[in-house]
Amino acid sequence: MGYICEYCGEQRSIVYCRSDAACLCLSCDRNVHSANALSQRHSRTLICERCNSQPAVVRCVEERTSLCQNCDWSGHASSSSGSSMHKRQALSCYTGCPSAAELSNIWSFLLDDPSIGDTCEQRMGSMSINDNRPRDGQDTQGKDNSQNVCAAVEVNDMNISEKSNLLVESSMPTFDNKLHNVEPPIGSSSKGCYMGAKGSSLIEEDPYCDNLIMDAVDLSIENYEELFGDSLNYPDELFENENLDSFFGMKDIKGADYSYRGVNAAEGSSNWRVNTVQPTCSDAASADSMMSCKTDSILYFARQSSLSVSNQTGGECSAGDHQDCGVSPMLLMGEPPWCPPCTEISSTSTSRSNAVLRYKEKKKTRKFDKRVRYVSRKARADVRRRVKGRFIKAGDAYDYDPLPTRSY
DNA sequence: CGGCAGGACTCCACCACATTTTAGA
DNA sequence: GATCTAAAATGTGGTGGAGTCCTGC
Repeated sequence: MGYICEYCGEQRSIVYCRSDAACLCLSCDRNVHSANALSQRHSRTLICERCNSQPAVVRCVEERTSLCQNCDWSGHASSSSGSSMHKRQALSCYTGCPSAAELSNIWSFLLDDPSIGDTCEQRMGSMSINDNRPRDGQDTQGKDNSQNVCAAVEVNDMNISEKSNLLVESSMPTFDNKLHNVEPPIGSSSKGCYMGAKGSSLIEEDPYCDNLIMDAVDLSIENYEELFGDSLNYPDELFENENLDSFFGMKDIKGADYSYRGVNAAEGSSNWRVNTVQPTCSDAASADSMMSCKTDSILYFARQSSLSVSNQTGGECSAGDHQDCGVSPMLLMGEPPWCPPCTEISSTSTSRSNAVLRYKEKKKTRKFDKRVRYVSRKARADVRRRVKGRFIKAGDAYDYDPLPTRSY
């Protein structure tokens, strides 16, 4: 990954596709992700303009720079320089093949940035991709839902003490933007999202929350020991407290209700709960993108987890609406988002051996991510017709067509 | 306890062909 | 050494089959 588009190798890379693990210019982004319905579901976001390698999650208004979580942290951690008071916007992601105008609606600053804006306008304007064929994201009214966009929202005057909340929540849905002084996202509906650390009571009273509090969903979590940090790399340490089961509150890692109460999260005061959330949006099929790589699955769960850290759930944002949004790498790389469990929650229901067994079982069955070296080859293979899984010659009869909508 | 059957699971070859790498002129 | 051309190698994903592991009898 780098400064240059990994597809054409000519233009400056602007967006980052997690599913492809690729940095692309806008032209190639549209080119690659218009190839088929599946690739259109890949979530993309801007690239960090500082490290040029990580997906940006925040845009600093003062510096006019999109930053990944690490760079945001390093760049704005210093309160002495005043950078910590910089006004930042939480960046989110998009799917589908939005036009330049639509992108500028999502990220209004795009066209303000001469380096990005010019490229955006020129390249997008000169595209030759024919994108007229129907997308499965379109509903019956012809409204295109495939451009599943969580727009940027402002995060005002955050100080360092609140940073932990921001890191976790910058891409999370908002449920009361008045409460958090959040501007309505430009060109977006209620999907705009930022969730503060307060106002849980409001959420509980919000009838829209009902859709988000769901148990027993079909959610497969891989590598949960990686997700939850080092403590799961050394399960015995955790198991010695015989609290793993109570911690996870589940019988099976898949499709379970992960709940835990009584653990201090970041501030050591709030109870929190992890509820897996069923993807209910029209773009639920984008779960393939979500699960297409280890990172994405981690991101997904992290997102659900962060939903709960501040004890908020629900709103009009379903899980699917924001499942493609970015998430703080701090959550993934840093300390696990919990402190050592209180003694009062030590489980008496299940044994350590069961927990160990499940851990080993899951570790045994986990799959390691396959890294795609050439995005272009993947894109081609994705659309290639097959017979019993094997590629066939062009024109031969086929039994599997990844592009059922093509008309020839 | 060993042997066997059956199910569950994992691993890998196969295919076409655009792209990339390598060798030679 | 630089450039061009041709040949060879590479890599991509879904499927089926072979092999392995586990469980119950």
